[in-house]
Amino acid sequence: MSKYSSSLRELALLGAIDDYISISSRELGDALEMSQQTASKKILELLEEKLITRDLGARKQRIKITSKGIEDMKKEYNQYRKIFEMTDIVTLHGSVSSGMGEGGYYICQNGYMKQFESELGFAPFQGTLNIQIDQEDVGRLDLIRSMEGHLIKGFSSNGRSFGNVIAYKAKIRNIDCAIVIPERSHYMDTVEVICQYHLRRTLSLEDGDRIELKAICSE
Amino acid sequence: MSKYSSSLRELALLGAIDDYISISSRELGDALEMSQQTASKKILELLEEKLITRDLGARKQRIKITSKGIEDMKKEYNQYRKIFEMTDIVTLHGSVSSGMGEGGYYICQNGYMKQFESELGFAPFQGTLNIQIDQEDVGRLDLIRSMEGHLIKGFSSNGRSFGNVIAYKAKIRNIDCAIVIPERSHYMDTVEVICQYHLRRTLSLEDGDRIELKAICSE
DNA sequence: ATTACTAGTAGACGAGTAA
DNA sequence: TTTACTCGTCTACTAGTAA
Repeated sequence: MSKYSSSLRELALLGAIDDYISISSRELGDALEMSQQTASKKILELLEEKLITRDLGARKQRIKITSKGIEDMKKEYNQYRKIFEMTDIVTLHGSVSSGMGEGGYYICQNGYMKQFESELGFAPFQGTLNIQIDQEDVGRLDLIRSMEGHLIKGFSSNGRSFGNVIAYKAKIRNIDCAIVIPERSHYMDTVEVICQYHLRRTLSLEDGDRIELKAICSE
Repeated sequence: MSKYSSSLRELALLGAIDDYISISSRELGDALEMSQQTASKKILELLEEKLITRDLGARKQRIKITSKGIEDMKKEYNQYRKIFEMTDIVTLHGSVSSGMGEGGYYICQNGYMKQFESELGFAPFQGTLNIQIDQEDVGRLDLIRSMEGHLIKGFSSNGRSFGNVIAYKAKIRNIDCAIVIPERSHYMDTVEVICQYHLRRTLSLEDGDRIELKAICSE
């Protein structure tokens, strides 16, 4: 089943779900980076499995995916849905930590701040909230990194270079904010959060307070 | 990329996105119907491609998918989304044809009608609207067949057997109805539509009138 | 142009087994 | 128990080529 799935998927993307499409074995091979011969064989295998039907005309073959083929793809699609559909909002748990460390200084540079305003739609307060993510949620940071964030370009200032950072829209207790993560970063268990307001004062937060941070997919 | 995707997907389904999971090569092999040796090799390949990270403890390995791995899966997921996301509602164009042919008689059997009521939530009018689907939309019938429909069980009556049919919720000009398709059917270009109301009268339809039918995914 | 055969080679797989 | 090596087999691929 899974052996032919990429060929079947390519045919689906080319429109072979709704109707017959004209496609030569060479074209399919080129699209999938395989030889004409292999593509031809894949087509024969898909036919064998009754995942597609074909009109083999004199000039060019016409291919359409059968309902069995559609069902096969749906199975795989539903697997991915299980994996990804619950990840539009990723919740991170952690505790407030000392807010003006190196990370905070870094992010509060004017070169970043101007971009935050245009990218996120709010002028951030000149300071960050530092949150130490619970050990069990640290893994979710990879999930956030895989989300569509807002690229904030790096710059140079006073002979020091500041790299790209990525801002991910988020909410803390329903207040809009953003998690800012350096584009190239290794292991981390703390994140910097920027917000229109002074979060620490607005929410009366002190070091060690437990907090829930919801990263929101921007797609 | 696609070569390892099923292993990666399986790991994701087992929770290796959020955090490290404990899984032996044998367990992974069993889940994917491959040998322990092959599963072990797949894991090494995934590591090589930096799609997963691993703690290789003394007893059992712990595996987590990296952000690169998540991105790889998202690419494939997004391909499927392109294929399927616009298919929650499938629109069929066609024209009204003579309504009380063999198909209509077949479907109006009491054995079916009672089930329609409990499955669809409305008591159908004792008659069907017959729609001949345009040639260019006939291919979409396969898409509908791949949707989750309501199975209506067959029965025997007067020595004649009536097979299973499947009802797919649909709308005609915003009126709830259902497309009824025999479970085992070959090529067709006409469908039977049932509805709470007498559609032909309610919508003042005559043979040959153009009509748009929207099948709705019940999932 | 096409599709798809045959033949030779590269790569994937599982059994046996070591650590 | 684990993981993962070697090795034989069998499948999958591409080049050449026929129709």
